Amino acid sequence: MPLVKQIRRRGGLELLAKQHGLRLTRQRRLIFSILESAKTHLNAKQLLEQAQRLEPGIDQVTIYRNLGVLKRLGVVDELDLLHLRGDQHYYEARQVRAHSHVACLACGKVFEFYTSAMKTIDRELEKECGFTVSFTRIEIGGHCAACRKSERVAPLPRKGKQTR
Amino acid sequence: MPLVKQIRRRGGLELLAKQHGLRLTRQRRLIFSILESAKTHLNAKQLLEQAQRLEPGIDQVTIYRNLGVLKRLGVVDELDLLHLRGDQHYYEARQVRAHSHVACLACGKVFEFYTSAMKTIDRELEKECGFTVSFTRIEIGGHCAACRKSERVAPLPRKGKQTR
DNA sequence: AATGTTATTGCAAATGAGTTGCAATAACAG
DNA sequence: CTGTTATTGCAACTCATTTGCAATAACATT
Repeated sequence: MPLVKQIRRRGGLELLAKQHGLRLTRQRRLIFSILESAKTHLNAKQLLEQAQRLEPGIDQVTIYRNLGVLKRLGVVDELDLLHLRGDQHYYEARQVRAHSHVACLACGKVFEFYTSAMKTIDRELEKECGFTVSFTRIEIGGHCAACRKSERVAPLPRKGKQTR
Repeated sequence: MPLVKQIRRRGGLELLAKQHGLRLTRQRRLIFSILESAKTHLNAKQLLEQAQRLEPGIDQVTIYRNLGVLKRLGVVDELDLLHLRGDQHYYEARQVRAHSHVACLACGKVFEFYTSAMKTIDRELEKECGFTVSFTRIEIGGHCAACRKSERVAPLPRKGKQTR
């Protein structure tokens, strides 16, 4: 059974943890559940803030360390979103369907794009290079329909620090 | 004419600079030429070191500022290489053919992969979303043929700091 | 349920890639 | 040659992320 589907089942994280000798602490469960139920990508700071609502004493290192673990387990993915919003990373629970992240350089909007081309690439890499893909990060910059219409000439994206 | 091809012609950078009101300083030429002739992706530090050989006084801010400019002009691309080697970014002169970067999680080897699927994604985004792609970053993690054969069980990649 | 082992946590301090302010310099147009 | 202003170098700073370490708590075992 694919990893993601296994995790999504009740008790999935428990099982996975056991297999890897990890302990399921309150903090780890919390961090994972926040990511699982998040509607958007969260950065470490946002994740910390949300976690602190339920677990006031939780520290940012715990966030970072768990993100590391969950990443390595392959249940959480790390994104940069092209660093359009600063230097930090964003995180999302791995989804059943792989997808790319598309960002408008003019308005900053980010959306997810699902395409079979991702599977195609995996297949090609396997066939042509004998390479087995574990995960794929696709981040695309450009201009969305709305911004194209408003015929803004794309003011060379500044790196802004809104979130940092 | 596509941007990249224009740049590759003698005098291309000069023209582009003029169009954008940029000045062609010795430092800027140097940074661009290092990237253009580099066989691998360079991070800011490596770029600085190479630049200092020809221009001893050059400072890292000059590197960073020029990378910013060249990125915005679309003649240089920024990569993360999945942060397998640390937090920094890597840079490469934009190539005529778009490509993805594939990294082996076991041995750390990075290679470029050319596939028409990238153009497919661009086309789909245009058609389905009215989105115009300016650049695409595809970074793939997995296991290369050699590492698969040596049947290493993939020792959950540590983030190492070799370069930083 | 009590115990031992050790993964995990929280705190404080450090790290390091990348940035900012500013005065001096140098491209380039006229 | 001259004026305008983009660019540079220096120093100090920012801030996301990491590290060291002692205290704590999961969880397997008795």
